[in-house]
Amino acid sequence: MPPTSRQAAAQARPRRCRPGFAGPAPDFAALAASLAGHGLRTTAPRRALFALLAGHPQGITVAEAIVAMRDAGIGQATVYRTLGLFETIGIIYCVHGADGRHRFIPWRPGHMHALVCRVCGQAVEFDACGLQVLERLLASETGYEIEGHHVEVFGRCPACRTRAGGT
Amino acid sequence: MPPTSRQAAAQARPRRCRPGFAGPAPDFAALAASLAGHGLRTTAPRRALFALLAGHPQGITVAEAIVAMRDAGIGQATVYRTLGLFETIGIIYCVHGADGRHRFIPWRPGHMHALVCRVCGQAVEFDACGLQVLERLLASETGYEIEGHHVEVFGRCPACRTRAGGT
DNA sequence: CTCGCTGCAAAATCTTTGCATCAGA
DNA sequence: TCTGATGCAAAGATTTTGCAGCGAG
Repeated sequence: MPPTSRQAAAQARPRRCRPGFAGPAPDFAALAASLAGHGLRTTAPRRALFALLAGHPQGITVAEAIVAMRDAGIGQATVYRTLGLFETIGIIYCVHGADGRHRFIPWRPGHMHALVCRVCGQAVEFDACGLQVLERLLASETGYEIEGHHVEVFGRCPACRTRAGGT
Repeated sequence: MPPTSRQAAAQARPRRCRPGFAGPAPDFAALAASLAGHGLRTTAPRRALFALLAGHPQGITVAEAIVAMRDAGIGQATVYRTLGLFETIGIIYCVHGADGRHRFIPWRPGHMHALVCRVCGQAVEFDACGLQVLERLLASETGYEIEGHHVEVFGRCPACRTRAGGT
């Protein structure tokens, strides 16, 4: 089976999780500022990828990005380069999803994380403040200077639980 | 492959996770039991990889495993197959490290996670019980059935902080 | 006007697969 | 013995790299 068909469907059909969540208004000014702050240029491919990411708070895979960007005439090399660059300057971060694939997820104000349904891909964001407490605790207990964390929580959303039953 | 249900079961209970997979001394009996429980055979390559993992609680990359196993006359295909198999039956889990590379980490009693120094790679384990609280909270707030999580916290260990100063 | 950025396609890596043979239960 | 498991090597994916032209600053 074509492995990305599920994600493709998910992104083709714009689903709303809850109010205030899927706000795909790409803040190009912020992008430009981030880039400029690192001495980098703001180009069309970078804006396009940024917009794509902004529209997918639950993250996208490299393959999805390549497909989407190809439709805009952007080469895969640029996708890889830009993704790596965004990660370097802190616009996105990389996790791997429940299926083991890398996903690039945009950082959002308030330090949110995504709770992803492994069946339909729908995502809900949550505040990770509990982890900040954990980080402080770890810092004091271990002497480490904590620089960051990756978190991913996955499960099944209410709709998929109802649909599939208690497997 | 029906994934993650094992992890869900493992973390449903607060502390105990996989009784028997303890400590740096490879518990081959536990390995054999896990394999047998899935109708799989206990072979020399599987024991060797298991021992390697047991000796690296902070996890190993595929490349490291391939190199180490090659010295034992074990082919790379077997390493990939065995790693995937171990993940399926819940002996190890996969995260990606601070450097973005996949790391395979052995499950250990108490559901520990690693706090990794991004400079020297030294790791300290910690109990993630705070996340279990978070998971319960998320479940009740969102209606999701939580199946598992990945967490990685990274920073600089005391030694590296001293060495490198306050960069 | 300058150099950083890009698309294209080849090159380098990383993973998976097919198959004959070996060995665990 | 009977299959599952393995090693080897080829096939298939994925990611990186080289380069000349384009365009942001």
